[in-house]
Amino acid sequence: MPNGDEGQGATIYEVAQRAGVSIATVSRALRGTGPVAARTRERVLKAVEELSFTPSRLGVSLAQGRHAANGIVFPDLSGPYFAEVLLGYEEVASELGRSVLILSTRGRAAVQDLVRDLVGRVDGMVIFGRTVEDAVVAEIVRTGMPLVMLARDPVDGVDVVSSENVESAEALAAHLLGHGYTTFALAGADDQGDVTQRWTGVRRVLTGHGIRSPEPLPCEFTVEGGYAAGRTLLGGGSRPEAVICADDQVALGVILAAEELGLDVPGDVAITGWDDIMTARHARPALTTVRQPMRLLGARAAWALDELITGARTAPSCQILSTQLIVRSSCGPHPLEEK
Amino acid sequence: MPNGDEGQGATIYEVAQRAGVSIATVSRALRGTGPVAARTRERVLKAVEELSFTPSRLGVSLAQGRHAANGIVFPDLSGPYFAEVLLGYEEVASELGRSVLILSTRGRAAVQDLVRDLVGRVDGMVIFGRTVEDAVVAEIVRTGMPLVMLARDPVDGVDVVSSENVESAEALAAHLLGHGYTTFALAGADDQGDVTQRWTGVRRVLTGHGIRSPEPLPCEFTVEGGYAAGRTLLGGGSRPEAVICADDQVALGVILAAEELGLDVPGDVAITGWDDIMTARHARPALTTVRQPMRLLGARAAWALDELITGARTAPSCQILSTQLIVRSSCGPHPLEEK
DNA sequence: TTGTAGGCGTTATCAA
DNA sequence: TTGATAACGCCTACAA
Repeated sequence: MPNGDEGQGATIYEVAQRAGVSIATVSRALRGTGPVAARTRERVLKAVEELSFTPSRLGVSLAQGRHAANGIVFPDLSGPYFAEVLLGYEEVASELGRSVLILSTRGRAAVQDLVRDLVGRVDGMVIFGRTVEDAVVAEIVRTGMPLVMLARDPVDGVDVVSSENVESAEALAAHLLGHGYTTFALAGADDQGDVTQRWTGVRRVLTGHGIRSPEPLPCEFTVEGGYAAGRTLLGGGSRPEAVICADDQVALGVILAAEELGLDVPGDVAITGWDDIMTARHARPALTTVRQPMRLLGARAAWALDELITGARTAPSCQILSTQLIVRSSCGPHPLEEK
Repeated sequence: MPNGDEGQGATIYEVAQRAGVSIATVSRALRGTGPVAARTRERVLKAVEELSFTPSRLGVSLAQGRHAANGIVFPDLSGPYFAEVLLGYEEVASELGRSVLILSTRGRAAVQDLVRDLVGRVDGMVIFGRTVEDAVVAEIVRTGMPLVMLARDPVDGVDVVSSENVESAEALAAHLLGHGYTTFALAGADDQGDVTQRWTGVRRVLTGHGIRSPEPLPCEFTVEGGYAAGRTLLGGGSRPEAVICADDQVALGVILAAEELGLDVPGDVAITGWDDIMTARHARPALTTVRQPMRLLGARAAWALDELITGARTAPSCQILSTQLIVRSSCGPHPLEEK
């Protein structure tokens, strides 16, 4: 097809000229937004075909005042948790006709600027808890940008989608108490995020049983971070009977540290995770954890955001998705209290 | 700050008016693209501040004729492989001042349309092998859109970034032969993708040793897919001594199937994976696999794409990243041939 | 049923 | 050093 017309870059004007009509007619014919005579439409479509015309997204967006795109901000994509949530988000957003822009804040210096740039590219966005400073979030809200926050404490006037954390943490703690453990350590910490909620639940149960609530040991939410935490928690003199970890990756790291210290899991120390990532099931020992619906989390966020963008809903909503305690072998042989 | 001005939506005209200058001057002052008197600049910046003006991304893009954004198309984000690659890609793209749009083709009907839409939003894009039909790729190339393909056979005139597959597959096969295994099965198949390259390497070594090359059994590249394949391969009468899997997730599924069939891994059957995802190390038994630099793959793609976009390079390049055989326990007790 | 013309928000050229 | 003004590509009242 060696004709002079480059397939790219044809504008609506060229189409109009070729079809012998005005650009308004081309637009109408293409968008079905007004009456067009059958024969005229044919001519237009033919010209469109011949020039392989695709309306410039920029032009459309500028004229319509919308991007037909959503953003999502997360701290990191390493590890399955964020990837799964993203997958659920993209799937729904795409179904709703919106492209997805991603932004990872991991190790970024000028997060603020990056987020601002993102704001200028989308009709609405999702932000994970512990990703962007409150001040920046407030700024975004002030611009009127539809916003859904994920996995964090409620925020005034903002949509939030979270997994249930407190009650499942209580269930987890209760289960461990059923094993007879009396000394605990907590690995990982965040601020106003989902992990904080988990510790709230754990501590409530522990103190309810007269057990001193331990301070969580901060660490990165990675296997490496867990490993470092594990060395600290298990290498010292007063080793806890059980280590409750902020998530599965941390738990895997703690197990690694335990092995290296010559400790048996769960014989010498019980270890639990959170999320139920794929590895949790295949790990040795298999991880006792709390399963949260990662993909659904993303999907729900996408739907909520859509409601906000279309104006189908204006009042902020707060969704809490239910979770499930998954007992495997890393917390020890099954106690009698078995449910 | 209860003034009437909404922080959002201020245009360059309003800034200009407030500063008592023309929009051209505002633009120059902001972009440093021409001479502006110090006092004038001050006034402009003050107005910008007061109106919290941010240039409309749409306006900028339209005027500059560029999006400052890249796309990436992948089949699925479930499992660590694509997530890791994406992470590397986003990190570099973001550093280069480009936003990242993602598109998953998983289970999508109108992939073609979605990809076309993406094309209209970016300055360049990355496409994983086995994601988009060749015809569509050709169409994209024809538009002049900078394109980098990932993890697939070379394509004429298109940048490709891949991990080394053939040689490492040969090394893997040789290692298994060193164990003394003589009957094999291959789990997973694709078309012109990286898995095909792996089978090429494996078969070359096997036939070189007079061993009949098995046909790969197609399956989804997930744990579930591997499980199904495992049931088929191991449940029948003539069980192979070793199952070489297309990737780690498939291998994990095969292990699951083996366990369920009462088979010991590696006692009754050796199993190997590919990628070296986190789970490979923690699995029981730990997975013998080939490690490929997933993040680097994404990073390299982002750099290559940048060269193409900026025009720093015009000739297509083909990068092959090196991989590493990781021997763990899933292929059996270490043979004497130990390197 | 179709065409004209203004608007969306920038950038950049060319005079002044 | 500054200001008009023409692109950029499209949508959409409003007129005809």
